[in-house]
Amino acid sequence: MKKTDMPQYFQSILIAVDTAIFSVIDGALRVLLIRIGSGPYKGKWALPGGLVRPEESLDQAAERVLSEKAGVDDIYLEQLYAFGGVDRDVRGRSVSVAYFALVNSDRCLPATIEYYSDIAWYDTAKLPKLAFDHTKIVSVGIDRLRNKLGYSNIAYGLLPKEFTLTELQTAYEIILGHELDKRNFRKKILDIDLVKETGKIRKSGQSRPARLYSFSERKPKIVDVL
Amino acid sequence: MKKTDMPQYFQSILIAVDTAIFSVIDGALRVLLIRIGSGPYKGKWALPGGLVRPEESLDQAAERVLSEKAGVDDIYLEQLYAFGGVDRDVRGRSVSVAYFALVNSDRCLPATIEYYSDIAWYDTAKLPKLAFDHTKIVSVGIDRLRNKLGYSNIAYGLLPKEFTLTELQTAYEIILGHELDKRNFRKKILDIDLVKETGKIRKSGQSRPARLYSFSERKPKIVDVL
DNA sequence: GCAAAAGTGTTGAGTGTACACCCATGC
DNA sequence: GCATGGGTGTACACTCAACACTTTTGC
Repeated sequence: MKKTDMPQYFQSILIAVDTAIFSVIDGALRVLLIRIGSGPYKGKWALPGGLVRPEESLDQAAERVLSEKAGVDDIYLEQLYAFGGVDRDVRGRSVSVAYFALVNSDRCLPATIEYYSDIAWYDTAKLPKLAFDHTKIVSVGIDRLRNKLGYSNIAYGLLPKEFTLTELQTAYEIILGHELDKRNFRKKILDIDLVKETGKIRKSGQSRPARLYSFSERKPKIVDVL
Repeated sequence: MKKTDMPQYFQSILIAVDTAIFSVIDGALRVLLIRIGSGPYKGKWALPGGLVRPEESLDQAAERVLSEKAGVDDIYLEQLYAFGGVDRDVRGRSVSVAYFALVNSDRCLPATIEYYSDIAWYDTAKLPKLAFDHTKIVSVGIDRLRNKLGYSNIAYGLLPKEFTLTELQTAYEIILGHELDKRNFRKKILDIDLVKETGKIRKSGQSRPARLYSFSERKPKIVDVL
């Protein structure tokens, strides 16, 4: 811990942040991937990431990467885990502090508007081989997301301002990978005041219009949801 | 993420591991602290820690620190969180990957045998001011421990091979900070096969001897305990 | 026989789970 | 009037929480 004990040139370990950005799009849980343009991993898909700069904290670095490489700001972000295996990068020793982030499906992301060809929302169930240990990071991220759905209001990061209860339930089902009982789901969600009615309704095709809800709080909170 | 994009001399960030080692001793949840011998933090108490070496993984670094600075091997160890605030160390930029570890109260630790005067088991309820952001690390560690007691068999890290159910319950109570109902506790613990009878009994003073139990599994496992 | 800690069951409240039909709308 | 998705209630099983007395031992 003491810099004087072991000068820094004895420790050439790079520190990076990598962010697994999740969203529910087209009926699937997807993660944002970028194709690497050069170096030994050229052509491989990877999570958006970058080196931490000396003047920024880990959290700030993650936010910057999110903004610069994925074009999103002000979204749900939390630290996942620090990955520091010796062999995680063939180019040399590095430690990656992984973050996981959530975006609404209605945000206009580069990948969504297909502006860049080397960035894409991949279905987490059909991932290609990823560079580094990014497959592991995605897997840890999914585990965290599934867990946290059950005991927090984290889902607010995935849904637009207003949504129907069916949309909320569908998001849960897609992430958890199994169906939920409609009546029990609605009972519980309303019971714990996770959401509140907006008073608005949305008409959609030839069926009964649905009431629109919004989250009562858009800040991380521990709640027993399921 | 690409080393060529930003050469390492642009990033002089040191990476350390710091371990919060917990144990239940003399009726209190305690954490192992070491007094710093030199530098700007001289005289302050801190968690055992050290720089990560280029040839070792984060987990290996944590194990080495545990062994070198605290004299313990082969104990429960898991990563807690990566702390990377810009101001966490006045000497310069660093990132600390914090670990948390558990030891049985019956292990012969340096601090226990009072071999070193600058190492001690502090009651977590009466901590002195710690160096760096170590107070935060201890606090995150305690939260994790309390949480995990409820849904895992993590307690095996805190108890000796054989123990009475009262000892187990007392450990839970000390960590959680509140009392538990004896009958309900025993019912639940036995119900989920967290422990098994050894067949032995232990006599202690002028009271009824207690049956000795051991954990059915001494590997991390998810179980609904409380 | 008494002090000290070990050990043991039952009940009521509340929560989770399973399950099927009517409602409002557009065409 | 029919197709489409929205919306609602009840009964049973199970889990959780509260609670007090008997047993075994050493002195």
